[in-house]
This record gives sequence, C-alpha cells and structure tokens, in this order.
Amino acid sequence: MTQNETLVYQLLCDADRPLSAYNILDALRDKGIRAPLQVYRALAKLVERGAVHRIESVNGFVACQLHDCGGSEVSIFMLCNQCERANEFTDTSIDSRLQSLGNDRGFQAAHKVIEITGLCADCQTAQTTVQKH
Amino acid sequence: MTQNETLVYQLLCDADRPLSAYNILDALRDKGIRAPLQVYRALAKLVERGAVHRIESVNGFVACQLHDCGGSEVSIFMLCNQCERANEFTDTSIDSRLQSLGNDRGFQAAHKVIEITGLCADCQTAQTTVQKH
DNA sequence: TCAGTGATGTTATAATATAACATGACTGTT
DNA sequence: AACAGTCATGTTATATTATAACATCACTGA
Repeated sequence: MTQNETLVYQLLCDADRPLSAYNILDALRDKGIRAPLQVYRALAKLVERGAVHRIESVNGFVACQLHDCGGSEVSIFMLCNQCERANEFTDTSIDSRLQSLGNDRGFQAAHKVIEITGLCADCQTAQTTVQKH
Repeated sequence: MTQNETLVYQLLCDADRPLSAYNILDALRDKGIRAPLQVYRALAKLVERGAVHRIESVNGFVACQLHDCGGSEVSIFMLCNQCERANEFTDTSIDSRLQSLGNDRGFQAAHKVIEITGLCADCQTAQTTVQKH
C-alpha cells in the first residue's frame, strides 16, 4: 500500500461513518495531502482492491467491515440518516436471487449496489424519547 | 402535474437511458427551462411521487417503467455501462429478504437502492462480434 | 380585500469529480 | 553508469452535480 493509500485507509478505518473525498482531504491536509486528486486516486485503488466501499447514496466511502466481504460479491449497507453510521452485511439468499435475475436476462454484472437508508434502532429510540409535546 | 414537471417527465419517458439534471436542463432550454433549480425541483416532486427514480450509480433519473412500481417497495435496476440503458424490475423474494434483514436489526427503512451495473445481453454480443484479432 | 400557500424564476455558490500536464522514485536492462 | 519503462506523485485548472437565498406570481379560501 502506498503512502497516500495508507493515510486514507487508516482514516476510514477510524471513522464511524462514511466520509466524503473532501472530508478526507480536509482531515489529511496536515499529513501532506493537498489536492482532491490525491484522495480520489487513493480511493480508486482501495475500492478496486475491495478494502473500501463507495456508498452511492451519500457520495461517501467506508472501510470494508467484513473479512474479505464475507466471501460475498454483494455487500448490503444500512445507512442511518441521523447518526450517519453505515453497517455492512451480506446475505447469501439475496446474493443468489440477484445472480439469477441477471442470468435470466443474460446480464453480465460487474458491480452491485444495495443500500438501505432510514433510521437505525438507536436513533429511533432517541427520537421517541424526545417526542413532541 | 405542473408545467415544469410535465416537461421533465415527458422528456424522461421519451429517453431510453437515465438523464442527468443537466442533460434535462440542456434539452429543455428552448421550452423555457433556464436554471438547474427548475429541473431539480421538478425532479424532486416526480421522485417523491414515484413517477421517476433516481439512479445513484450514475447520478441520473429515469421514468418509472412499471405500473406503480409493480406494487413493490424496491425497484431493481440493471444498468448497462455501454449502451447506458436502465431496466427496472421487482422481485418479491428480494423484497421480503431485505425486509427481514431490516427487521432483525430494528432498522426503520425509508428508502432502498438496488442497482446492478455491467453489460447487457445486446452489448455483450456486440463486443464478442468485434473481438480482438 | 387580504392572508396563505405553492409554483416560479434568478443569481450565486457549494459539493463532488476529473482532465491535463509535469515530476520523481524505482526497476531491470544493456 | 546510462537508459527506458512503469507507477506513484504533485499541481493547476476545470467539469459536473446540487443547493442556498431571495424575489415574484398565481390561485384559493376566509
């Protein structure tokens, strides 16, 4: 792993939510990262390698939370709109169903995105506690 | 439907691929649309109403291809990287599996995104025809 | 007549992503 | 040692996507 990739990867591992490229840029300015391209290049490599996932719904990036993505080709992300935390899962049943949907239509899949946005359990209880008066 | 919404919706219905907001803006300049916000506002309403879907993977928008999204909460899109066409499907098995994944974790889902990018059947055969020599 | 609401229009700007070009560090060869 | 090749790096400029802030207009119901 190159210098810049290491910096970006470490930052993402320490973060508890997806970071945007510019979040990363700002956080790493004093480590020598000065331009967006330095971040985007590192991210591209990390994503290609599967160490980092891009979250399309929020234009952000997270470190992979599963060992080798659990051997699954598809990660499922649950994204809390409030605390912004991202949780990664895999599911063999969805995997195979998606697989056959593609096969049925002769579609050669390169990348799959499954993202669910909403409120995580913690943030729901936090909300009901502070309910309207 | 308001004037601007109608313009945007018609354009999307006629398009054979997802259009970006700025694609739409350019296409509708001579119909009186002059600023990005006019497009984004129309899109927001159309998406809210379910008439149009946002495709996160390509920052684009497509008219819904299913009658009332087939009654499903989740649409599955297959996006060809070459011809750029988007095909919309639903699948009850994935629906319910995703549902229970959320339930298991007490996650209150607001929106779900499933997008598969790759090569559609047509573009695969087109590629093998022009294969390397 | 007037307040309220929602669509509209306009300018400016924020946030996200890439193009184009120059340099530097390292490798393996001749 | 000199050189070509490759890949990471750095830098400036620019493209693309999205929203903020403010002003106006048209319609509705009291």
